[in-house]
Amino acid sequence: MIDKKTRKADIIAVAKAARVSPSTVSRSFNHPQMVNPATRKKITRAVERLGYIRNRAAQTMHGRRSGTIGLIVPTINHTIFSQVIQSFSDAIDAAGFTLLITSHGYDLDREYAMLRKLLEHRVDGIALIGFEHTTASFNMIEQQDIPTIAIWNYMQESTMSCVGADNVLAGRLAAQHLLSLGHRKIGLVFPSVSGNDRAGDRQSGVLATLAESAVTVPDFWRTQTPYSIAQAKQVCIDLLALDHRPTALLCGNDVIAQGAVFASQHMGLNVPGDVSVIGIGDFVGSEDMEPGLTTIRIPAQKIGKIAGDQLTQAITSENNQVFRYRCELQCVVRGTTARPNMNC
Amino acid sequence: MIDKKTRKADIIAVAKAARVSPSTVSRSFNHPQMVNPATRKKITRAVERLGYIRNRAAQTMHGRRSGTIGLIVPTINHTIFSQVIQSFSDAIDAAGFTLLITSHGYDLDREYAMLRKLLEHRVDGIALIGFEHTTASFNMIEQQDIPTIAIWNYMQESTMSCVGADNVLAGRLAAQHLLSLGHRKIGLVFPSVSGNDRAGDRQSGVLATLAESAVTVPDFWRTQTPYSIAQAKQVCIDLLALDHRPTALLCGNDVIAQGAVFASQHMGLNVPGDVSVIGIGDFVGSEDMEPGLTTIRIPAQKIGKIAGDQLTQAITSENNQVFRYRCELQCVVRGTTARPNMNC
DNA sequence: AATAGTAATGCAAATGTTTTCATAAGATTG
DNA sequence: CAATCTTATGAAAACATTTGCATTACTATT
Repeated sequence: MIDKKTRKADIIAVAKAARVSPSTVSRSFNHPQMVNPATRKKITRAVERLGYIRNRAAQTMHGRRSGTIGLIVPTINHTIFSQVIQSFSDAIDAAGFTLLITSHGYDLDREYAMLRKLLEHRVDGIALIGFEHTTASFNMIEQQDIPTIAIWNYMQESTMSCVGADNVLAGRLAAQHLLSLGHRKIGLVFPSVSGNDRAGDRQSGVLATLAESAVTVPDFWRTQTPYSIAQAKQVCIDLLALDHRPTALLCGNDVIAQGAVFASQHMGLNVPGDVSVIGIGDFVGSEDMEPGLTTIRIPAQKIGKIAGDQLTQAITSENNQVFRYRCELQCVVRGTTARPNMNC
Repeated sequence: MIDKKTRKADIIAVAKAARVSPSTVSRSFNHPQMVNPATRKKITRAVERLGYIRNRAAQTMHGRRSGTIGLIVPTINHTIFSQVIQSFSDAIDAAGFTLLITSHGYDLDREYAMLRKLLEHRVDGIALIGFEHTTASFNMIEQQDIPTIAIWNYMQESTMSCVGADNVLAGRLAAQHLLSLGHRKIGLVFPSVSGNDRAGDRQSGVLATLAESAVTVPDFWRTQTPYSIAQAKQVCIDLLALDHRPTALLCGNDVIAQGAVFASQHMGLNVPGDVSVIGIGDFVGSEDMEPGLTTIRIPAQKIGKIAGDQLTQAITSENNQVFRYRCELQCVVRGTTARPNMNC
């Protein structure tokens, strides 16, 4: 009997228990200053007694915001993104929103499906990774005109708000560092660039910079691996086992770079004595490994926070202007790079 | 004008455009077999033309499920959890649910707030990490009686469904391995156990096992660190710098263990020659580091999947029975442990 | 003391669906 | 060919809330 009562506790039940009208209960939640403190107290007590929990679905239906924000990432399970997700989540949480998260495993058609799903839930805003999406996705966002932000990449001409790094530049910086140390025999270890504009941009930055110094990278020094330490380690082992091996490995990100370092150590090669390794990202842990990883720092945490703050702000202020933020990049030189050993 | 039309596109607009009633439109979504294929086609076309997207909030309000599941974790930003989150997310996604995720940073009062927030969104199910929660949280779950599952720990007498490992046993296995190699001078590197029953259980398993072999751990060999490679590395450096240092380090999890390995390497100590290191968890990357980390494997991915499958199943079948799954643990011996060097 | 102004509350309409029940038109059977 | 059964559809109520408008009871002003 008590069960049945508590189970259903809706705003009307609360109103009855507090001997006021539902309107007043609603107001005491949404516009507390409009209701008499004494009445408010009665209501609060009734709420507690009945264990009432507001129903956001009903609010949403009435035209209010849902209080949710959708985030679509390629994968959650990665240092790369988990850091951004965390700070993004914290930022929107501070603004009173809740995170609806989905991942698509680098499949842009699944991304579209996820987008649709989030829209069905009437999220108040959407955050995506990068700029590479199906036209169906773009159209849908445009049509629903819902605040959207692209995380992780920066593009000056972007029509979508964005917070991120210039990945071409990141690639350039990494290449420059190796060139400045005197390396000319450079191996590339990158993920597949399809459905991943970050990787594509970085790679083209690298290639352009090397070309400007007349350095070319033969095909057998261009390898491909997913973002996995284990797999990266394996392809690097293969690469370093070649008769003629590069003096430096430029990696698509820090996860791959860690694999590269472990691969070298595994083969008894000294890093950076025999082979230099540089990553991109500066993930958690890169600083602390032995030797510390030289890398291009992309401030993931800052990106997540700015994106979250900006998106919630755009939602609550109904500001439709496109916002772009390019975060600074920095070459962090640690222990995995050095001048090439000229003997080899 | 067109804008206004598309903007609002609701089921009634679709019905008008397709010259049928809203009921029929609704049915063509929810019970397609009940509506004439020809009519269905008309509706589909209207939906496409208007860019209509169903409103889950309205469905939820009507008493349907919200199609969301809430997950509350201490932190997203960790190999530990990001793996579980990923597989949990995939599992519920496959069942048509969407993930609402929140984190509380190991603060159980915030956890309560998050729980409330999720309940306001009328999630169909809740997943939490571990069994240590405030009574307020427990009461709330009980009162709302919503399917709930505890992830990551197993407890035979649990009143809540659970999928996870017996952490006491994990601690025991780690201790046994070190003892079996002949270590008796063992240092402990654990996180704070407050609000973290996993860590507490592991530690008591370790201590009990050591005590059974008459091994005691002096206070200065018991150190505390958050789950962070950098911080773990630092406290291990301090620990290993003691005049009288342990021959083995037993770490609360793999993140800490990685820090311990890097600390040793940093100080020029050979692992496992001078110091053995064992972790708990077997996270992504543990296998691939150099040397490979000896650890107690907890199958995170499997736990996430089983938890997701079980929870969605409990929701859709309205099965209220408590479900418990204890996953197997395994001591994976790799390169960071060896017999102690008797010289020291 | 009468009028205007204000503060607190209630009433009822509106929000976008789903579902039960009713109805109409065909198909099937004796 | 009438009676029954199906199949496809529509009308209307229900879900839990918010909010514009109306109402009441005070307080302040002249």
